[in-house]
Amino acid sequence: MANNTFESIYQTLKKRILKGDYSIKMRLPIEDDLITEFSSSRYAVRKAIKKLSEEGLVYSVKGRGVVLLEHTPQTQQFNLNLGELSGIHTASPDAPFDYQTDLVSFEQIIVDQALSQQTAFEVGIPVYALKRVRKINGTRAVIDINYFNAQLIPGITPKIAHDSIYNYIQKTLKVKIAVVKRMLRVDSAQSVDTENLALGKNNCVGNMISIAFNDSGRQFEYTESHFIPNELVFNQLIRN
Amino acid sequence: MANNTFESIYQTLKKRILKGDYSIKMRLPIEDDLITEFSSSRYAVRKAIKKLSEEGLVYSVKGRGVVLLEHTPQTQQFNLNLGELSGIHTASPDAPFDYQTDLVSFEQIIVDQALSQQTAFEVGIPVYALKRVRKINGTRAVIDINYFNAQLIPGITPKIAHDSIYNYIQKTLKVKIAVVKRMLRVDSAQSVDTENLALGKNNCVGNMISIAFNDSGRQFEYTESHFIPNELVFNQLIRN
DNA sequence: GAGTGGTCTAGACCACGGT
DNA sequence: CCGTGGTCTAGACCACTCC
Repeated sequence: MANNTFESIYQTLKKRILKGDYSIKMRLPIEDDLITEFSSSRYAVRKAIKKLSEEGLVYSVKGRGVVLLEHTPQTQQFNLNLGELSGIHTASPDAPFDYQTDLVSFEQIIVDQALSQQTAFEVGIPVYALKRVRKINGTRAVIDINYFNAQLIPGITPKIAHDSIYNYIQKTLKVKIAVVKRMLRVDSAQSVDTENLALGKNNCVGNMISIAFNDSGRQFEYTESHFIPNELVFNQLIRN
Repeated sequence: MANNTFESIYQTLKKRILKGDYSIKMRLPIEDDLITEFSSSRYAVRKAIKKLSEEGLVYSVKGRGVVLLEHTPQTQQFNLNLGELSGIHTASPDAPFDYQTDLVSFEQIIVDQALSQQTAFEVGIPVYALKRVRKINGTRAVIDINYFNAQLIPGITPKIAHDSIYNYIQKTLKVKIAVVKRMLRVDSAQSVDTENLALGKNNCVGNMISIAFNDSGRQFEYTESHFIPNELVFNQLIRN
């Protein structure tokens, strides 16, 4: 993991910050001191600080220095887990949760005008359309409504859909998932939700809409994940 | 705006991408060509490309080049509005929406154990606690439940709360809002929600929890924004 | 005015993708 | 193998903060 200079500086600094080594001054050492300490270039030091800043641990002020952001046990849960593609957590992040998939429907269809409007796929191309219910610790918590471009992601079968499509995409097809764009909404529950999810008295769902791109820039997926209230959390970070 | 070299390169490239100049090859020119064209250094060109990539327009592949991500009118709404601190949009982003604030409650209190657990403020410090309902086009769409550290943000009055606290913080107190960390959840509606929001038949709310930091790294705010379903959208971008 | 991070240049070598 | 982006160095000047 620490093959790169900047990565190893980043990790050293992060450990120290979390251990509290810099919390008296609420500052990182200045760049020149870090350059000396790590016997490296300004480029590497600055790249390490950039990464800490992207994670929400520090904030750089021109002319003053690199400031530590206050962090307490409560605010830890606001910090981003980078490198995690899903970006979705359970409300109790420590509990490693049990996970089970039910395939509700599976078909191959051609994109018509309405579906094109919804999914941004071109009219006329073939897509796999599937619905899967995710049980978390036995509770029907999420329904995934997927559309995969069948030209870019060929050969999906019910068995693959039941196991892991993302495994199939990456390991078998060797397709690189480069970028995922998302929108989050809260929607009133539709029949597909009330029929498949353990909503209890709740009549709304969270709706995470994702479109995913391969490393040639082509959109290969449109997915809506409808999830029950009170269970899932998303993180965001805004810097000025 | 285009004082910096990299910023002006970024804006030129962005315009060209959106105009479709590069869409035949689905690639950006290679770094060396951009260096020549803009008579600048590799640093500036790479920083411009980095910004395009952070915005979700392109994706760099080592050994291959910089790939354009497909974009259609539908996928435009997934692209990030950088530089917008609020990050919250109406479902129809173009319509400049009408906005009205009702101050529901206003008090100054001391943080106790329970509130500290919730807000991450230290026990014993004074905070302003307020609730405000936001009417969007006449609909009671959002209730903001704010706690401001009264030592860092002193002198809030009901009038300020009714007008704009963020104006007061930035313009009057000259406090720099450096970083905002957020969590998004869907919660079952509580009494504070049913009493103050136009929920209609819905019995859930979206809950955006924000903590904000000044440029000394101190947390000055904890806010929960509860909003009605079907009206608001959040964007996210994940890169590999 | 001294200290500090932000921008920029010129150059080198490495790692990966495709031929 | 060649072309490409990723990492890294050494150095310069600028813009901002704080005393």
